[in-house]
Amino acid sequence: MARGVGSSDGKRRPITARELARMIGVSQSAVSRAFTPGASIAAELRQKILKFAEEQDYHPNAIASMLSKSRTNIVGIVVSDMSNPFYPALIQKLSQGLQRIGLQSLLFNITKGSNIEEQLSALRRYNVDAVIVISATMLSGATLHWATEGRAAILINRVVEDADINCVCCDNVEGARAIADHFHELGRRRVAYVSGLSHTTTNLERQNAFITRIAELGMTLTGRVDGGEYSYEAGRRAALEIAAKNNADAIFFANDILAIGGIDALREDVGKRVPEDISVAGFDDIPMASWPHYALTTFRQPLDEIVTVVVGMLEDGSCQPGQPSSVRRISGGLIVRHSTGPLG
Amino acid sequence: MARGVGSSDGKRRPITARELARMIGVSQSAVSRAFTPGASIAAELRQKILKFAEEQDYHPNAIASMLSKSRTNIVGIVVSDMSNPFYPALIQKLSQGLQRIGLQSLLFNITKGSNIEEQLSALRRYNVDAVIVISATMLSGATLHWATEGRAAILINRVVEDADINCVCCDNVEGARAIADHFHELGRRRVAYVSGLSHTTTNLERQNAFITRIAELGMTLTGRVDGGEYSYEAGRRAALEIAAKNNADAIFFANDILAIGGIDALREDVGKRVPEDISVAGFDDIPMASWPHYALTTFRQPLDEIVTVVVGMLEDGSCQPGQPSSVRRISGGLIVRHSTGPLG
DNA sequence: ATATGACTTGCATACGCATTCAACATGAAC
DNA sequence: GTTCATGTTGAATGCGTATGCAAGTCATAT
Repeated sequence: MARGVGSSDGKRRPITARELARMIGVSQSAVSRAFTPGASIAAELRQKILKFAEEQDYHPNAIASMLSKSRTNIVGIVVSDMSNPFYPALIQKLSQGLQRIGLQSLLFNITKGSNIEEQLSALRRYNVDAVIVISATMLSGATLHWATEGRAAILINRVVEDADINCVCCDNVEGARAIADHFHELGRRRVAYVSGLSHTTTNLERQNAFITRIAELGMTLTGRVDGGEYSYEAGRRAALEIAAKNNADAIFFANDILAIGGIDALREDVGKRVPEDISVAGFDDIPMASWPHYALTTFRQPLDEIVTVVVGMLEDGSCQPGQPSSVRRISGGLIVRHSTGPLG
Repeated sequence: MARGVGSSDGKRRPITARELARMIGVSQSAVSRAFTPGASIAAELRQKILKFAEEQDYHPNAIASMLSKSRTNIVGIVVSDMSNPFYPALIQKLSQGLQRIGLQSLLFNITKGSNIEEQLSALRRYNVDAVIVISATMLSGATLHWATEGRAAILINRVVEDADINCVCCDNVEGARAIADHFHELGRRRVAYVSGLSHTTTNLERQNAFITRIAELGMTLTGRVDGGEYSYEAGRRAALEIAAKNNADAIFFANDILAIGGIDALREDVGKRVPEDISVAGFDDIPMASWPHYALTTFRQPLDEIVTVVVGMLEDGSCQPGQPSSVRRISGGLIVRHSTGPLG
């Protein structure tokens, strides 16, 4: 049999609270209390114990603590798409925010090939204190419900209004309207829209708000293309499709990575000038959006605020089951760069 | 006091093995065995128990299992830089590879601002079965040793030859030499080198191999600039510094994200033509390297193979403490695109 | 001097599962 | 029919910590 990770040989067993207690001549309870903030223990004794603990390299065993407290201090983070640079950035900030309040991040990567239910069953077996689902386009509503049932859960950038689920989400309507208004101010009148996954809530909100707004402004929707995924390549394909019809003077891509693919296709493959011939806007404000070649006009998702809100909900318990669920919309901001401009 | 994540109200306690056993009329041991592959239990009884478990929605509590087996099935992944797109891609594939053999990924984000020792103490308290350190430039050798001491550990893209630590690493020497040879074949003779963090082992290996090779080939090193970090902005600054001296006809950047920043600076800020005036090469082959505007010639790090090797070491236990440690070099491949070309 | 209360401390037990050990059943071999 | 090997099961215990409870200490108030 393969020995594998975790086989016991080679690891010297760490010292336990009981052993440390015996050395010092106190009870195991005392050791436990020394490490429990606010526990009933004399300051003097606590110091003594902590000093010995330091010397003996004693560390409380978090596993045992989990078992007896039935609280793990672990948050499951469910992700489905790390190839969009927006998400690594979010995950990084999120995991740092969680670490700041003493929570660890257990990562769950959901992809097409994998057995989702089996992976998510780990959420239950590991007793994670909370689940944060980051735009898991792979998850059906039923799976989502099953995975989060009975525990604290927050969805980021996916909204389920009717179900009893907490959502934290950039204000997609605000963003899409801002882009529409911006196109209008630039004199663009014939605009197209490119979605990533058409059924995702982020897309539906952006798309509907955008189309509604351009109608209000008297502009024409010349095309609507679904890329099939939120990727650079999908953006390229969609842009080519739109360019073939040759009747749009502006394109709003559902996110930045699509938009960047779109810009490359327009310039490299069909020789369009961006922004003169066709203006392009995206959504997210990923790092590449500010690269000069793209200089992408976009609607910024405020990562820090999103993380702050999520961490806050975890901290104050407002995402606990039993608490009323809420949908928090975080306001973003239009970033105007050079991928949009007057007709020229 | 804030209620916070994990407060007990609102969660109904899941059923335990003992309760399930009582319902069925068997012992708790039997339930445990039913869920333990290879355990001594009649196939018939196992099926019966599994059927009831399904009905009663019983799931073994992984925490309790950890405590009694002193094996967590959790791997700590220590990361310091998610802003370089290479790492999210690696993390994604890695966590999927781990999930495939039943291991979960606990993520540790190390950044300048954070208290590293405090964060890494969680590695010990949580009893992770193994630690994978991904190019943690933030970690001193001592901290690294402390964090991984006495447990299975693998460093990815950081090499510590003398210490007793397992390393899996792209063959930097092979890559740097390939770039040098490529420059030479193109007729470039005056080359510069840009490092990210000069003291990192990836940099030292690439730099030394590159410089050695260009000397062998009779080429001139016109400059060597340290960017101070592996970032787009650092690449820009370094490129400007080199362009100011105006005596290089090719630049090898220590990685792709630097190179991309460099290309933008050369083209946008100082009006150089890439590749005609200056050829540029990077290292990693991140997704952006294939974007047509950059079309970056680079040395590809074989992500899948790296992950395969790491997962294999975890699976066969060859990274356990007590086992002889090894440094595995994974061979990559030169990807020639249009950021390098003949003088023109 | 006694009563009261606030603090401290240790004992014992619970947390849920894995595993050892002994008991038992079954069937084959003699 | 007896013996032995093999396979199956349950009782009991351990994993390391947290915590309710009772006992104890000490100072203050009466």
